[in-house]
Amino acid sequence: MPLITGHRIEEAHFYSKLVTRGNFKSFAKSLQGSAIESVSRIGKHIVVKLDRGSLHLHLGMTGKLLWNVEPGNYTRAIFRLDNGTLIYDDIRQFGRVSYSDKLPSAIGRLGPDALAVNFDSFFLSLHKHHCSLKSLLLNQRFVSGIGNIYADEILFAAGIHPKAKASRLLKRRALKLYEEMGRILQTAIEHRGSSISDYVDSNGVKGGFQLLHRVYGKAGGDCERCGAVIKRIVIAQRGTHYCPRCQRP
DNA sequence: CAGATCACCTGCTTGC
DNA sequence: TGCAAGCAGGTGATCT
Repeated sequence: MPLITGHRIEEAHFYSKLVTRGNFKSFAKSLQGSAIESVSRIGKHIVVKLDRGSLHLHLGMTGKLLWNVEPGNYTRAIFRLDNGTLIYDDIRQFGRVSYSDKLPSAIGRLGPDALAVNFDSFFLSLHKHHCSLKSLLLNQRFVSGIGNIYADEILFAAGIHPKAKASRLLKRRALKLYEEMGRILQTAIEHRGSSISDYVDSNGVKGGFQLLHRVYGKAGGDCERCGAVIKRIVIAQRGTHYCPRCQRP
């Protein structure tokens, strides 16, 4: 979002206690008149560095950042800048928007970014965990940035069963997992993500990666690789989709 | 302590 | 037709 870098927040408005989780009147006051120095991403977190403090956003499930649109029923925050208006919409309010002079503790606990971690530390960390690979991929302290859809797609691409134990993964298989993790995430970014319900980017454009899903949401259908019927189970309270033939335990 | 489970939300789908 | 129950998932709190 380099669009907003170098610009000034003229005023901010917040409308949801759930999303801000704090005193949004003081947030709005602090943000007023501050200049945007940079925008960066850490895992699934967005950090907007200001000349004083920083703005932290997490889109949760249904959060959307929109540029120059009219506020709607689900608008939870509005930032009027000197070059346009940034709107934060969030139907389910699982997202978070806050202002602080230091980074939220959640960011400090994050593991290395899934697109930046090197294989050696990935492999080392893998062997410290005894849980299933599916739940480990979702664990932001292990690597950050992977959600439920991508965990399923990565495991399918790597041909690894979601219940496989992380600590027992052989190096060769771990390397495959590592490579597919990077490849799937990179491809998803190039397609601007997965629009499952109504997700759009800041220009209102839908993502296209959902067209490339090979197991997520495909339960009951045929595996494109081997023809077996895709299964759906629950791991870590999350719907988990996999091919029982391509992804052997 | 690590891993598992629950709660928080709301729109959509399913089933009677 | 209508309405209740179930489902979806990221994260933090709580439980085992």
